[in-house]
Amino acid sequence: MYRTHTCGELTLSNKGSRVVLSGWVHKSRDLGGMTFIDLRDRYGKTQLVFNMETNPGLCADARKLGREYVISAEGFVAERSNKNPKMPTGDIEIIVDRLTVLSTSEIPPFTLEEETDGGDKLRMKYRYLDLRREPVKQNMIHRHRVAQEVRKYLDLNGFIEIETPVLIKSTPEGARDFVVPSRVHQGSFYALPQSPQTFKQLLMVSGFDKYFQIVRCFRDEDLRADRQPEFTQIDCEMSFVERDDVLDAFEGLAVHLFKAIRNIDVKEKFIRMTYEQAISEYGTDKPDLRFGMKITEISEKVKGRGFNVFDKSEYIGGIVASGCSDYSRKDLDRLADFVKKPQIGAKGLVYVKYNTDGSFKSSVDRFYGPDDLKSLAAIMGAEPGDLILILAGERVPTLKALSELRLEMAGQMGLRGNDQYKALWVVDYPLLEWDDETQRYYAMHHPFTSPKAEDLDMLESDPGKVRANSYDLVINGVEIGGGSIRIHDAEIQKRMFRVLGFTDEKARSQFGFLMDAFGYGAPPHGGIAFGFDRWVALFDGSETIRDYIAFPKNNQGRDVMIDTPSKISEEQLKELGLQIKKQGI
RNA sequence: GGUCUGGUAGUUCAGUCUGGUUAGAAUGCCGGCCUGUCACGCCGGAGGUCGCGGGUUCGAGUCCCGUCCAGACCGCCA
Repeated sequence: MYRTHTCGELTLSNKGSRVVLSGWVHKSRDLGGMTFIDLRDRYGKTQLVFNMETNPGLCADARKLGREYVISAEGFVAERSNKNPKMPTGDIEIIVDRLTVLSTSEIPPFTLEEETDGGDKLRMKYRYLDLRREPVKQNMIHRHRVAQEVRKYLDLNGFIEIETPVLIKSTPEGARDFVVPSRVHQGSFYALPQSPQTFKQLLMVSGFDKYFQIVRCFRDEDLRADRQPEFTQIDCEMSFVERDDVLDAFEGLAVHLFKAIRNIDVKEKFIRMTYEQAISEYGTDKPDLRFGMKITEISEKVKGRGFNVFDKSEYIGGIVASGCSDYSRKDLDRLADFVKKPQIGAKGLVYVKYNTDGSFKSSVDRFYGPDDLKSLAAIMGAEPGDLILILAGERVPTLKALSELRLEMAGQMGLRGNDQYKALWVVDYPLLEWDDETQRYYAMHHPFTSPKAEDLDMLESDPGKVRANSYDLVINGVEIGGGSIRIHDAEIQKRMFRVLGFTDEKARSQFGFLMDAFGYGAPPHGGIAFGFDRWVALFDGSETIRDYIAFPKNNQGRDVMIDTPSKISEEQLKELGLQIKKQGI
């Protein structure tokens, strides 16, 4: 028998029992006369003790064990003379009388402690060792729990989990597809899904009125710290629903997870904010509402005073940093450098210090007197002791820069604590986005998103103005899910494709099956998809999704452990009917 | 496609700006001592193609060029 107990469960109540434990040698401490070994498995660590006096042969064997050897040890549970309060099993130890080496180990390339000495590169190459580390293991367990809670909630609410295919058809709209060559049908390709979008809509046509799936999705785009080429989505769709039915259902899911995972009772309903409001008040469609500091537009208040920067700008707006009037010249210079970084893109920063004594000091004192600044402060809601920060330029980039400045200031002011959560729905996104390069509109969400009924008549005449019946869930400034009410009318779907520049033939060849399906009785439907990896990280107070994926890809989309993507042999290529060009395909 | 940062013992890093003796530290590893450790302690030892290639120089870990790898970001991500 390999084990009677795990390494995490024995306590004083087991004192005197004969037990068998198996696991990895975490660490050994050889004191000469006696040797201690911490034996580790998934459940914890238990100390084994070997005494030179009472069992010299076995003690000598124990001294030879290396780190990460897999062993089985049999013996009696004993109360420790020196207890270790830091260990759950710290009251007991095993006096071993039989020891079996099940497997030896190379010396690990990094330490398997909570805080490892290994860098990312090495940890990823030996990910199976990294996963032995307590924090990484806990991340996997956490992910499992979130998945189970999602299933529990959705099942309880009548959702059915249905799997959809992974080998599907390439639709070169939006993100780039991974393509898979077919051997049987030479010259033809499958594609991996960016999401099961069309399938879940077909399931609605089939009458499964509440569907979900925790599903892998693929996008062949460049990576970021929080972006993987394959990622997991909680994908959902519902029939006979309007927008608020969907929001209520999935607000319920979020509330359930807050309670189940973090034991947080969410009492208030999530705020529902239009896209336009989010942009004008926070400069972004994913505002972090853990703090206020709203953006105020002051374009009309400050123009015409001879300050060229303002007079020439389309948009002038600012934020109020409470209690920051004591910022030094150096602090302000640093902020100015921050907004001038290429990623932020502002030309400069105007500041107004509203000193605690009621006086003003600003970088535009030449143009605005104390009375001007006082009325400005009133408009912006600034009090004595506050610091007003103003940016000017074109409207959209300036709002975007103000959003970054707002986040930066909140960071400096310690307002972005990881222990609180503020969720909101952003609704009514624009349906379409104009792309200068290709001179056409693209769907902001996807081409199946329903326009708002009241905007439908502008679809051809003023497509840019049309709002979509869409929504995103944003928590702490992170977009963690989004969806829409879909088009379920074949005619409107046809109009949508036309606006997107699809010929009828192209729409037919790519999405004919969907339009056909809509011809056989499509219920009104809508749905949502959540970035599962992000949820998992978020509910653990982290933003690093890689830490919550067992075998993630690196920054370049590579898996350095199995070394892929990699070349394939000429025979394989030949079999697929693919030409060989230089080193690649 | 672009910008930036880094690559030096098994590992994490210092040294590079300002070129010059035998490239250091910690940790890990090996050996010795140690009967209550739990970051055990003490003593000793081994361990390096300074990512790779080229150049400048009397001399390159250090300066220059190229290249590979890793990380962060911009573009991109319906």
